[in-house]
Amino acid sequence: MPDKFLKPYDPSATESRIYAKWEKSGLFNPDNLTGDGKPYTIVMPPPNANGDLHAGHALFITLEDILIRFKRMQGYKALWIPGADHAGFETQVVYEKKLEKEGRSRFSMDPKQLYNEIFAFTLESKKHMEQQVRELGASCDWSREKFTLDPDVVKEVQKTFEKMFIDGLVYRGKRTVNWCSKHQTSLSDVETENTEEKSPFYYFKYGPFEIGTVRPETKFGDKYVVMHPDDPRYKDWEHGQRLEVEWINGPIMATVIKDIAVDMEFGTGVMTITPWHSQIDFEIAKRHGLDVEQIIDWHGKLLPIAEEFTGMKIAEARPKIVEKLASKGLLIKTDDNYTHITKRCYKCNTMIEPQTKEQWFVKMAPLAKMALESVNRGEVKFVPDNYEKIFRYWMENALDWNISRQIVWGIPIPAWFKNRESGNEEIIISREKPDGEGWDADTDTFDTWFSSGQWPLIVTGFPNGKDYTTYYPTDVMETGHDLIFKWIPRMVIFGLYLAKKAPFHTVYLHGLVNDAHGKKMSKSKGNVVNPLNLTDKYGTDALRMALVVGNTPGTDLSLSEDKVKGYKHFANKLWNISRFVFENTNLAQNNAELTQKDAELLAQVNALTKDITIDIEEFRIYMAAEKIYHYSWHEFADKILEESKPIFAGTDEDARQSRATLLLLLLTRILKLLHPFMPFITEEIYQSMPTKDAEYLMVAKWPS
RNA sequence: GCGCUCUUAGCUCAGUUGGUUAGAGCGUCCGCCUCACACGCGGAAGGUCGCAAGUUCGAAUCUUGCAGAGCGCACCA
Repeated sequence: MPDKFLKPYDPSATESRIYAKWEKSGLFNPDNLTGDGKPYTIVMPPPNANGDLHAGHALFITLEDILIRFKRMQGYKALWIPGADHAGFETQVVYEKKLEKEGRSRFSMDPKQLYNEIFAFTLESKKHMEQQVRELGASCDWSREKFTLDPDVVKEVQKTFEKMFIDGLVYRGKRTVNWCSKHQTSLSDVETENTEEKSPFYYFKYGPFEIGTVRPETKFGDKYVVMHPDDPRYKDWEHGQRLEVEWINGPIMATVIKDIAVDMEFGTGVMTITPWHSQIDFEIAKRHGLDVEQIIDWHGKLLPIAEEFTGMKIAEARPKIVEKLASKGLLIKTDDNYTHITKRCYKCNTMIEPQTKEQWFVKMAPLAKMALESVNRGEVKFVPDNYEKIFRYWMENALDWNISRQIVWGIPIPAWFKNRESGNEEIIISREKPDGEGWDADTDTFDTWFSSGQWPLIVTGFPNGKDYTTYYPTDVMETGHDLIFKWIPRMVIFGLYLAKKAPFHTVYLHGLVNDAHGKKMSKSKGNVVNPLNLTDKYGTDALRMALVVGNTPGTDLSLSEDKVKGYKHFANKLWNISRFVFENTNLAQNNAELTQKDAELLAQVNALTKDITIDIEEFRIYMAAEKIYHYSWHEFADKILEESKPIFAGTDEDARQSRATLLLLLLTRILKLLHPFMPFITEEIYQSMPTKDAEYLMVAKWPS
């Protein structure tokens, strides 16, 4: 028996050594796997290269590694492609916080300088992140790793944009966007958070009408009064009729507009509109060719149209405006029980100001339709399947997607402008500067999801790469359920649009990792668990088991330190099981004929093997893990090893030989079945087995 | 407002297509340093499976209603 079994199992002394061996063996790369198995591919959701991994990363790495190791042992050419995400806006926000601490600001920096600084920061973070992925045992093929700002990635993403422009799927439009006045950029709908808020709802006298609003500060430019064409209360008013009304800063000429967008049931059924700062108002203005005027500037302050209120922030101006209207006798009443939804920046919680801005948009309707049809044909399945419904809903209601961001950290949009201010603007889409004078490059960058949406294509080398023909479409996309809108639909869309094939056939969605009491981890609550601390303390194998057992797809997981500790105990149990087996089997020939009882025990584990195999194939990973755990401890250790003691102490030589043979068989079986879940300790024990069917357990044959 | 998910032992959760005395981990209590393991072993307590009705020979599991929790979506000013 190897001496190491005399001491308790020490994960910290084992894991990095084992990982280094695996990595050196080259077996993470399917090109080096023997046999002619079919390809099996998972694209790793590239972690952001801007900080430490969190528990969610640990979970997805564990789940994906389980699938990959399982398939690799089954003889597939298992490929798991790692990556690193520059994470555009997210990283820029992280870096801006760093700048703030240093008393600097990106707005006073040269964009090139800023870009270079963030680049250096990201490369440093990337190395750190990759090391942490290794610590979690990920058997991914590092030789194929991609970074979202690699030159070939940038090139492909820009080419896609060009193609979409030619195909009429990308357009430049002046439309309402979500504007964050802190970060000075537009955001997509998925980058905003809706919060319910209680705000006073004011009713004002507007000429002969009564209008309601929560935002009096936008009302300076309101010279259109809109009502439903079928509203009997206002049937005497004609569309286009003009009237003079007394308003905030004196009399203005108002025009009556009839539009079906008005809800007759809401308020008084009459509203004034602010097209520059509201999507719905903007649409109305477009339908009737109305003026669209900016009231609030890009920093959230009132423009000169507000006269005496010019330069004030909204929060400051609002009560003063109400006060003024009240003093003029125009305030009718205030409803203090009005709740409504406001949008906030998902990073800084700043109130989103809808602004009208020239931006690049992706026309979603035709693309969403393609994705929907693909799902209808059963080409993409969801685990758990209720997410298909959510996916459908999003697809059926997809709004055009704003893909331009006013930040430097990202892939540049390959567009050039000429005569921008003159009103005769010319635009050329090109990755190279166009010939002639006066062309200005677009300073905007792509929304990260525009590039990461193409990730499965890019990492397999679309359109001509060798891997593309072998490994695309990939097999499983495993990611968090919060990405069901952000990422999954975009990957499906780009896959179908560019390659005519959905990028994966199964989407496995895991839930959030919460704290021990099911509460969301957050820095402010101080309940954030750093997975790397847990691996240091209890071992990666223990953490992996804790993340997996009892964790059904799609639902959130409560992670307690006690749970991790429990599986550390299990690792130690395995260690001691092995010691017992090794101590008692030196007499074994390893091929003795099994007694009837022992043959039954072998049959029992064969049935279990089949069970576990099906569980993993059907994504019941939580159940497979629990079954092998239960078998190892409460069958093998508690019963089989216990009843082996008298056999080994006895004089029946056939029984002793049979039992020794059986124990080695069963231990090998346990190591194999458990390896995807607890790769390190199983490999370490396997290395001490008297007979092995492969150099590494990682590539040993999955039992069937 | 629309939608999704959840409600099972003190805590955190399983229970795969409805089928014998409802399970696990942790925790609690009692007894054990028994020559693999005290990171352990043996034993015990602990559940009207949110509530109500229905379908069925049979329901934690299916249907409906109600209550509670969580989450997502939404351009009613």
